[in-house]
Amino acid sequence: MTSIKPRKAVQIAEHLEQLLAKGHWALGARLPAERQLAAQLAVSRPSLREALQQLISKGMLESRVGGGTYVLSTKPIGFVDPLLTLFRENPEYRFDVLEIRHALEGNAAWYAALRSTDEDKASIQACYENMMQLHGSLDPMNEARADATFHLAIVEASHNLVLLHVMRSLFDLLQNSISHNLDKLYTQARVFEPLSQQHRELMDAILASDPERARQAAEAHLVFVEDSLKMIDADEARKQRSLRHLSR
Amino acid sequence: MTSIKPRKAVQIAEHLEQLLAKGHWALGARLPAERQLAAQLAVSRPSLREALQQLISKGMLESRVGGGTYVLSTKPIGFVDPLLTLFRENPEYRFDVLEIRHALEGNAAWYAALRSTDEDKASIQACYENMMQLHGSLDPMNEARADATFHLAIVEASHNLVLLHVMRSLFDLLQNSISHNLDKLYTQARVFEPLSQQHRELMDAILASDPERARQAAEAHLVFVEDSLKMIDADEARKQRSLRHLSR
DNA sequence: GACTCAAAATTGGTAATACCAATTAAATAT
DNA sequence: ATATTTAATTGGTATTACCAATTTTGAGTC
Repeated sequence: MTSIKPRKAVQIAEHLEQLLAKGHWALGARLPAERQLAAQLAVSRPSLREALQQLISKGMLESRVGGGTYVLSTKPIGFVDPLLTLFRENPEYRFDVLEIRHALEGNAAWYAALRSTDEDKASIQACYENMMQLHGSLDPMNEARADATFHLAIVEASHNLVLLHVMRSLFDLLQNSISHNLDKLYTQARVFEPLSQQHRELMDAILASDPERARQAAEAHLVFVEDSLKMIDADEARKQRSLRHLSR
Repeated sequence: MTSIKPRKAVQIAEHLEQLLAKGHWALGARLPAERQLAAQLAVSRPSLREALQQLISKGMLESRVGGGTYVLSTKPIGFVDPLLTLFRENPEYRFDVLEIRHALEGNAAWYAALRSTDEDKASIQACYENMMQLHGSLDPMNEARADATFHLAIVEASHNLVLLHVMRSLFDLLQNSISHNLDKLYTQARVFEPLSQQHRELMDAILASDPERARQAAEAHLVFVEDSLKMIDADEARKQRSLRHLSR
């Protein structure tokens, strides 16, 4: 099969994606106006618009009529289609995502314990240390991101690329959920201590190359996270009801 | 939040998707030329082109310069991004997909046994009967599709929409793999008999609302499928080596 | 009637230009 | 200093033209 030159719009999209990945424009920044950017890249405005639409559909950019084009993410979000937009915008699917995570992380932990290299193990340990260091930081979302990085390091150690892709997307999905209480997991002491112990046990099982122990540690961790989120949701709901009662 | 009217190109894409789903154009058919189709839909050619690009990126259409636009699929393929195209086009990822299926189907079977309604159970049984009826049909891919439908009926019975979405995509991925031996699973008698028994055991466990039994049946089934595919791959490899030896 | 080749037509891809509608910025009036 | 109005800027859509690849058609020859 001959090498087909990609279409202009695809080349422009790839170039813009590289600029975004390099941090040329910060998260939340407004891109130059289309007319200006087209001139800068020496392309036509329709071709640029087509490229921008690709990045918009990947969840990286957002355009507002009359207002400009803004950076939402500097890297593409894993799954992008209407149904996943629905999952992202409706917090009640968070438990569906957790259920599937439960299955996948047990599986990932098992394979990671079997297949991890010394480099993989070093990476998992580094991520764990980073996560401990970030505890108590100003922004609990830092800790949430470090948590995701730790779990993804384990998935990487499973050496299953399909699993990694799906898990990466689930983390994007989980983290982008509107109005979730995920950050509260990292700020309540009665939750943080057990979480740390679970993370340590999971890491130790992988370092010891013990698949069944790793699977059980992963599953116990997910049960705990699920139960904790339910408890936090219930607390939030009680607070809301109490506030509404007082305001009458 | 006010209801925002979608962009013209998005509306056109949705309309074209509906026409495709209704079978307005058959698989492999060439669409009317862009200029003609734009006139038919009373839209501008750039807007139509943008809509077509969306369907092309969903894997539904293919365009050839000077040649026309052709129908590849009448429904969108589950995940569509470059990495998943890689998985689709490289058969060695089939085992990665099977590993993840292993985890997810055990989980799905468990929840299906817990949550299935009478309708769900009737659907699972109907799919099982259909699958039995298709055995020995001219085209073993009919049987492969019926197998996927049976498994997806079970996932539907789990009432987890995220899981259903991911599994649907994995089946699309598995079925679209280039040069796989999946169809051979359905034509070798020594493979078909155990497969049927496993499907029956899985269905019976769900109908009995026994989650642990369902999980174990699903996992045993996937182990068997994995082992069988490896055996078939090995047979194929031996045949290839034998043919090459004879042709020297 | 069949085959070959060249020309014409048709196709998708790209671009320039114009205009519309929404938003933002700047200027004017109080 | 604030509010309102006007102008400018922005993204969205459309028309028209042209380029390059492919397909179709017509002419010439055997």
